[in-house]
Formats: sequence, structure tokens, C-alpha cells
Amino acid sequence: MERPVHEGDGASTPDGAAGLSGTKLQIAEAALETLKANGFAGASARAIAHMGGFNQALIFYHFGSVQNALLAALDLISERRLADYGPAFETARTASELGRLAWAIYDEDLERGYITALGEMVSGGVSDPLLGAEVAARIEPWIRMVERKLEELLEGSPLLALASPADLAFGIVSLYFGVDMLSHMQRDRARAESLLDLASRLAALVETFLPAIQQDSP
Amino acid sequence: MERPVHEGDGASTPDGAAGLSGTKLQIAEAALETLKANGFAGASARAIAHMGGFNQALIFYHFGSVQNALLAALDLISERRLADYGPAFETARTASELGRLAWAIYDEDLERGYITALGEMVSGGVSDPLLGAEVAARIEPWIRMVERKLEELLEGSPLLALASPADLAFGIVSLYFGVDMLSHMQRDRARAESLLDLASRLAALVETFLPAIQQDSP
DNA sequence: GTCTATACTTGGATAGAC
DNA sequence: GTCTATCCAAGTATAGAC
Repeated sequence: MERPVHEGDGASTPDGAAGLSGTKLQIAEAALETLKANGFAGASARAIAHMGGFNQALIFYHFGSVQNALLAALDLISERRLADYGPAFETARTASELGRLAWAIYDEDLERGYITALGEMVSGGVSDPLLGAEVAARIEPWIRMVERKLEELLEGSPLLALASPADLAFGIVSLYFGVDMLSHMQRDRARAESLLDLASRLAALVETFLPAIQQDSP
Repeated sequence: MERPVHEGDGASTPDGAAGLSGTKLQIAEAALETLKANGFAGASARAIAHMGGFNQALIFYHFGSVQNALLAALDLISERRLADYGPAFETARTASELGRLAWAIYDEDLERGYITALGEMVSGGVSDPLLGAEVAARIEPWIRMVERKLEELLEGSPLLALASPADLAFGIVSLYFGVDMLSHMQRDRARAESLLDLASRLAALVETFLPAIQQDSP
């Protein structure tokens, strides 16, 4: 429908991320940095262009709109998080192991500004239905990933009668974002860390209630 | 610093709410409605004025800025929620009672659009540090209220060794907002309700672990 | 593909009449 | 206290030269 390409960048050099090459990647990267530094409200086309040292018009040429560029930034994060945390997450087999992993992920997310950027996009998505749907679609896979892990972890456990993996996964991800938003607003990292610490301890506790961690090898 | 009054409306007819009278109240009310209908991004001075059927300039005369008017809307909510839920909350004495109350509050918040408006302001506060601090300050009392209740509920319980009321309270409120934001974005109320249902059941379960609910009468 | 220049829109905020 | 008129800033987006 739009004038130039704007869709399925396709081939060329997909060296970077999200299948993006050259300038598109550069723009997405600048969008991400701007999101981290200025927040959603401050992530205008002009700000992004200034951050990346390129021209404002390029954003529209390559992405058609600022929102699309920001969503590309979200995709960058998704891809990198998946690459970084996916393997460790998939191989973790106990609740306490996952608790420790959650800590590590939180720390790294924070350091890289992923939490910040993700939170900003969620915040933007809340006041804009169209954007919200796109953001939601990009969070969904993470909920699913947690859900699958819980299914694996709770397989055969009586806890399943109490709580479904789907509910728990949604709750865990919701809590993650809620903590992010509130602690971000209050600039109170300590509170978030204290809570995460509690979550780890609870995970360890739950473990003692799980009769035994499933060892599915003979 | 600013030209007209803009601070501590004070006396006259504090019949309405938040100590607001006449026009100021009307503006705050319109700001609240706009927040519910249009979201934070759509709550401009013009939109609010149109919603309330008054002139745009009045917002600046009475509140000095749009943000202040929106914060006044937040105060309206706070006051009404406190009046509506406070008594029942204070008198609740068991975990399962609180679980049921949480359900009732959630339902009513949803029906009145309080969750929506509150969530919009949180979302706005995330991308704007100044606004964020104000929003955070208005959420803090709710965290404290939950914390006090937990202290009362867990008094003398061994659970205190595991989790502090402060952490739990922050976690509960965070979860509330997180669920709100995500389910709002996904327009998936069912998921939120399913989770709330789970929370109620868990509250009932925790109750069985609490040796006995404290009866501090003789 | 990238840049300059600019059209167009929206929104915050104020001046000044009433 | 309220309204009309307006200013100004910032932002999206496009046209057209290079």
C-alpha cells in the first residue's frame, strides 16, 4: 500500500539482527538507543535520527513510520534476548536453577537497557490500541516460552491441579513488567531486587514441595 | 511561580472530591473521562475540554498545565477508591476474605474504568520522569495500605521469615498493574480473570498454612 | 539511498476582551 | 472566571534535488 518497500526486507546481508541489514539495522539500533535514553514519549523521528547520526527522512523511507521503527527495535531486543537467554533457559531443569537464571536475566536486561526499552514500548502500547496490539504480539512468545517451561517443570505434579501453567506464565510475565514499571517510576531499583530475591527463595521452596524433580532419563 | 492560583484550592465548597470545588472538579472529572476514553496519549487539553464541554483555556487557568489536571483526575480516583474499598479492606481478617475482596475490587475498578485510567497514568509516567514521580507518589499509599494489612495478617507467622510484608506488598501491587497493562494491550480480560481466580485460590491455600488467624480479642 | 527543504497537523500555553 | 484568538514549538510525513 505504501510507496517504497517497507515490508519483508528479505535478503542482502542479514548479518545484524531480525533479518535487518545496513541502514535498516542502523535505524532500528538508533531507535533502541533513543528508547532507552529518552523514553517512548521522547523517541521521535528527529530524536532517533539525531541519536543515529542520520537523516530523519530515512526512517520514513525505510520503515514508513516512527512506530514501525520502534517495533523493529523491539524485534531487535527479542532476537537478542532469545539468543542470549534461550539456551540457558531451555536447559534449566529445577526451580531454583530457574530462580538463579531469572536473577541473571534481570541483571543483564537492566544493564543492557532491555527492560527499560521494553517497558517504554509497553507503556506506549497502553495508550495506543494499534501499537498495543503489535507490542502484545511481540510479548506473547515470551509468555509461551515460560508456559512451556512450567509445563515441563510441573509435569505430573499435584500443583497442576492448583494452578495452570498458562495462568502462572501470564502472572510471571505480568509481574516482571509491573515491577519494571513501578520501580522505574520510583527510581527504586532496590525494591525490585529485593522482590526478585524473594522470588528466588520461593522458587527454592516450591522445589522442596515438588516430590522430586523429574529425571526423564532411565 | 505561576500567574494565578494553581495551588491548594483550599476552601469554598469541597463537596465533590479531593477538596475540589465547582469548575476545578468539573475539569478533573472530564480529565478522568478522557483518560478512560482516549488513553494517556489522547488526553490533550483540547480533548479534555471537549469531553467536559468547557473551554480549553480553563485547564491552564485552574491547573496551570494538562499534566496537573490529569494528576487531579488520579487524585479523584484515589479518593473514591479509598472511600469505597477502604472500610471493607480494613475489616477483612482472613486471606480468603481478602482474596474475595480483591475480586470485588477488580470488578468494580474495571467497571468504573479506574484500572484503565490508573494504567494510562502509569504508562504516561514511565516515559516522563517528572510525571512518573508524581504518579509514583500517588501509588505509594496503596502499597503501604497493602503492606499494613499483610503485617496484620502475618503477625507472628513463620512466613515472615520467608517474605517481608514490604516485598509482598510491592509485588502484589506490581502484579496488579502488570496484569492490567498486559491484558489491556491484548484486550484479553479472560486471562486477567483467570489469574485473579488463581490468586484467590492461593490465598485460601496460604490460609491453611497459617496456623490460625490471629484473633486479638480476649 | 540519502539529503534539504518544507507542508501540514496537533498540542501546550498565553493575551486580552468580556 | 470564562471565552476568543492566537502564538509557538514539536512532530509526522512528503517532495524533490542530488
